[in-house]
Amino acid sequence: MGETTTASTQDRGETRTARKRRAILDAATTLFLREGYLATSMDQIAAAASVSKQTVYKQFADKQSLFREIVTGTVAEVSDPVAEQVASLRDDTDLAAGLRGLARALLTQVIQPRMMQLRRLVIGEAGRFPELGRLFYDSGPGRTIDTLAATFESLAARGTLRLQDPRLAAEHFNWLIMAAPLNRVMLCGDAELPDQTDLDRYADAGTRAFLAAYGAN
Amino acid sequence: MGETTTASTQDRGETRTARKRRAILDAATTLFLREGYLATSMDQIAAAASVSKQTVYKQFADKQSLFREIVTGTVAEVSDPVAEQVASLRDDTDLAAGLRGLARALLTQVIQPRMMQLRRLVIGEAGRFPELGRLFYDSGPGRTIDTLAATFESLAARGTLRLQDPRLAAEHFNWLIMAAPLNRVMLCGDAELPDQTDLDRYADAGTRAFLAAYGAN
DNA sequence: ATCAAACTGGACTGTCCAGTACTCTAGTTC
DNA sequence: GAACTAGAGTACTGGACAGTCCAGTTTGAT
Repeated sequence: MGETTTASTQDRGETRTARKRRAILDAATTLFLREGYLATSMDQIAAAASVSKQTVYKQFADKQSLFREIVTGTVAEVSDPVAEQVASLRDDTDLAAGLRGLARALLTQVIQPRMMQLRRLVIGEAGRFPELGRLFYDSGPGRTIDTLAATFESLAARGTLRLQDPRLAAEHFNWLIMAAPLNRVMLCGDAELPDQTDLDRYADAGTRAFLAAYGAN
Repeated sequence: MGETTTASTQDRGETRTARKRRAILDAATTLFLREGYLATSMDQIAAAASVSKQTVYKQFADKQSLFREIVTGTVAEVSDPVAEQVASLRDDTDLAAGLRGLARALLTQVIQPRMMQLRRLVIGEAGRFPELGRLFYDSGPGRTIDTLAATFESLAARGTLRLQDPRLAAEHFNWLIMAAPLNRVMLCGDAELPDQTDLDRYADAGTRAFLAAYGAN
């Protein structure tokens, strides 16, 4: 009846191996994000995944591989949706409203506790895993800014924005919106996370300042 | 001859104990900043300071105390000079020139490799030492923004700036100037540090955008 | 029913580390 | 020169951890 898998105890279309692998990845993600790389042991991960240590080492060559896979996976998970949102700005008719909506969406995404923990983790391990820092930048802020810059350039050609350097304007927009809350939460912990009302205020104020500096009228 | 110390082998006005203490602090600072908290061992510190482990433990109760002392010390070392520079803006006659000079000075200070390493370290250990994250924020960005906000408020009263919320404007100024290079270097490593020309360009462009949004004319 | 692969549980190796204890040396004080 | 002190050097305790190995069990396909 199942194509490649039999209808075992609970068949969710995943082989046992794949299920175990997911359990390991989930447990390791939680632990690494919460405790950091060095402070998380492979024994803890195996225990949290309800799996033997041997199984962990069957799926992942060593601790570093597991860590890399988790970071790259979590980064990818968020990068595409965000980039799409940014790109959709191109089709908006009301620039101010579109920018404000984008600002709110971006800030809300980026400041999720999970994303903040990932950011702290990557920054803290930047010495040990420099390629992960680079990956995070390129798939996160870097990608957002690239996409924004392309959009701003065509908006400027249409006369909707007034700017010389689209990339610079994109950086200004991005950081006007999120730098303040981001840096605060990054250093002071997720307990300092502003509520949605305050986040929207930040997004709106950033958008307002950006339009005052770069708007056409 | 010496007041409390005798003229021993080399008396630089410091007792032997004080000299050893400095050596330990210097060595530990280098190691913690480069390797991180967990990856630095007390044996390494003792060896790098050319001191026995016993002496380390005579001066500092344990690893955590030593770490805290180093972070708080390094933070304090930079916080005051920066805050003074920010406060001196108040007396400038030419606002645009004053802001541009302040922007350049701030960015140059903050992006020093030593400061970036400290930032990465504090962020990475924010889970283990939350009070250090808070301290860094309050003595760093927080303090700068407070001082800026006070200055902006009086400038607005004089009509030199146009703004409702001085604190928000201060945050916008601060991050317009440094968020882009800061986040890039934080994630991509000190090798990505832009040269002084590019830093000045960032500072000038940030100032320009700020004045376009908040300037009186 | 059979068989191979996957998995468990636990033991084991070699290494590292925080923090302590103790001995021995050299400089300082009286 | 005797007494004292700071420190060097070194060894030790107790615990943790990455990664390996193995004996025995479960699972899933044929």
